[in-house]
Amino acid sequence: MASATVEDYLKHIYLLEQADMDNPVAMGRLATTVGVAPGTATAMIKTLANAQLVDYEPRGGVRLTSTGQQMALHVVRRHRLVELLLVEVLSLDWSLVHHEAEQLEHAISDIVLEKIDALLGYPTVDPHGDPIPTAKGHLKYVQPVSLTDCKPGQQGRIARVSDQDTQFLQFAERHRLTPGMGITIDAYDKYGDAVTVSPKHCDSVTLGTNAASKIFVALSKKS
Amino acid sequence: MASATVEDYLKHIYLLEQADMDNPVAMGRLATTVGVAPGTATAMIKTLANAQLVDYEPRGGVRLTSTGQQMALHVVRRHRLVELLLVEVLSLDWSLVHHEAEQLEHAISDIVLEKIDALLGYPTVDPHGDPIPTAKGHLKYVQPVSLTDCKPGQQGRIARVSDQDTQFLQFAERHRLTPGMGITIDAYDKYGDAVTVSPKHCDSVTLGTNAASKIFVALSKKS
DNA sequence: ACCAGCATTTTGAATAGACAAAATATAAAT
DNA sequence: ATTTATATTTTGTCTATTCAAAATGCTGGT
Repeated sequence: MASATVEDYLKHIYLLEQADMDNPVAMGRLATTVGVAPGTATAMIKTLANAQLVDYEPRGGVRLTSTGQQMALHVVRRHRLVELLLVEVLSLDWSLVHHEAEQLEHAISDIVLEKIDALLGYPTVDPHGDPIPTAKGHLKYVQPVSLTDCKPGQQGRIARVSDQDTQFLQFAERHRLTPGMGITIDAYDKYGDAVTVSPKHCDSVTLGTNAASKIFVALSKKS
Repeated sequence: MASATVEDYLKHIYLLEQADMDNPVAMGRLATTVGVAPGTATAMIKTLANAQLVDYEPRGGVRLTSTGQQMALHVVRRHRLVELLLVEVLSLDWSLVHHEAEQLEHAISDIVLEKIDALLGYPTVDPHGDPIPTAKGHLKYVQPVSLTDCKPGQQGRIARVSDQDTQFLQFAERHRLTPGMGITIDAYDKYGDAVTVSPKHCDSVTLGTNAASKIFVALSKKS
């Protein structure tokens, strides 16, 4: 069995690969996201490479092998199902579940995981709109359109809020920018660096592109 | 924060103290229940003693300090609430929850724990009939009467099944010897080393005193 | 009073994981 | 083609936890 530490490295490598179009992950980046000193990451990666979980070119970055990816997906599955359990069943606040799930994801056995999956009705996305891998490790990864790629007048519904920072999520929640919510893009000021959107039946909000880039929408048919 | 390892030692010391009338816990016993070599236990106990979590007399055994006990109770609370969650909400089999909870008990934050407590309606006993400490660490510990202390003819209901072995629990479940079940003591053969009981509306079972001693009942008023 | 047997403690060594700081490689900029 | 800046790797060390095996202390019979 992989230790919680190993699981964490694999998960982060997976997420970073994913976020950067399957390019190999740079050590520095990995070290900061995992939260260790650079040298620590290098050392661990060597171990993972030995165990055939990653491919590693010194100074070239890491990439998961298919075994490694399988394991990473399993961790991600646990993480996301736990997040959903926490929100749906335990009524924990949306903005807090990520943090809690970080611990729990390493303590859930397969049997419990499948019970959770069943209880939740075999869901396909977690509370942030991120897709939940199947038990076999399959995952349809449809990156929806970021708010920064929308044109004024377009409508759609929020598909994903991809940041795990509690503060940011609380902000999003306050303004009703949560998955499922229907919204209209009111204005996009490229040079002013701002996007204004109106969640259905709610006050409009103006976001900097930085924040806007973390919010993805599924657009309705052309307006 | 105490590591999972430390939490485990504290929990086991607590349970062993409890099971042996608050006598100090012998090293050998501790080592086997925690599942480590004797020397390992000694070493760990020294660290715990340093941290004021236990009182330790070389060769005299260990005893929790009140801080240590507080921490142990907190672990036990997590363990038992998780067990109940697994049974009640996730429909996990009674005989399996102990094992699962061993992992989860170290990964549950206070905030999640209180959510679980609320969802379950602030329960006072876990699925085996063991009492759940309160958040403040209070616990009413009423040891009910063991089957081996019952007389033929007496009636009551099963209050506790105190063994965590899956096989044994499956046996108990098969014969309806689960907490809450009403039973009658049919016969007690001291020399034949056997107790025969009838769970209400079910076939009677004969148990060796070894097994019987793990089952506790709350007796009804005198028959 | 002595010794055998058992529990306990000590000792020496291993593993996983981490850090800080020094050394090195690479890419960018002159 | 050098230098420089930055990312990466090495190196040496530390902590927590474990084990096996040797040393030690106690206790119950003789």
